Amino acid sequence: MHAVTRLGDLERATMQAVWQLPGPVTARQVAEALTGRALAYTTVLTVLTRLEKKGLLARDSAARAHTYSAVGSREDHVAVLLQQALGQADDREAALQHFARSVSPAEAEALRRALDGLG
Amino acid sequence: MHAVTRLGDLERATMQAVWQLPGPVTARQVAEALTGRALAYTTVLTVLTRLEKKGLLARDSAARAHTYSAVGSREDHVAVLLQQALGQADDREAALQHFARSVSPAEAEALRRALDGLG
DNA sequence: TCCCATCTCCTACGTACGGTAGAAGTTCTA
DNA sequence: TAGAACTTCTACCGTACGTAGGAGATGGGA
Repeated sequence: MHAVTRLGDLERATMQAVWQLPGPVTARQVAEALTGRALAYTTVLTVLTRLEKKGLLARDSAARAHTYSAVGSREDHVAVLLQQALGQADDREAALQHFARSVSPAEAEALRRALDGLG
Repeated sequence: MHAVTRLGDLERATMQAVWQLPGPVTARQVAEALTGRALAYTTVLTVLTRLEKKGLLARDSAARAHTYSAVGSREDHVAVLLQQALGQADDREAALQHFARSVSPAEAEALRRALDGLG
């Protein structure tokens, strides 16, 4: 049961690019978004494939240049990461209480609002 | 800036044993707590050393059998993991709001209480 | 005092993952 | 039809982790 969401640096950067760019993206677009890394085109291809295998991207092979889109939003992804981290706790509620004390005031406020809106 | 807190399965189990056992523990105690794994004694030694290198354990070499104690509580550790996960977010507050909607009612309640106690 | 049980240290091996990319095959298009 | 652009397959390297053995140190009992 390996964490599906364990990403490397390049994978993270790639997801970031996909999330940032509007609509489904081609490998070329991602490669261009990743300037500063000077990556071979095939490297980007490989990473995209791996991310697809991990379930983070969906591929559309209809066009000649396949397009990829994120399966979930970045916030969804982070929520999964957070749940995963929480899964390490023995006492989830105690861990959450510790955590609550570690966020910034603005974040605490955001949390409060979200909790109030829960119903 | 590699995540200091990325642990493997055995490392996690080891930390769990250290957190569970009372007071500083020797490698032998950890090995005994890890029955069911049938590990060589030196394997446990290696893992303890690695965990020390990662800053999760502190070693006391005074006695012949060195003793190890957790640097932080399990809740502290999870709080760090949570912060790390949150660090993946573009918009931390939005991510927290997503997250708030993904926890159980009891956990939401625990969070509310913790946030109420902040002020 | 001497030997054995027990400890630590160093080194190592196998596997998996992630970064990186080339070679070869395919397809559109000028 | 040739070249540009794409995909697929395969591979190499470094690092992390699980796992452990051999060698050397040391304390306690016979």
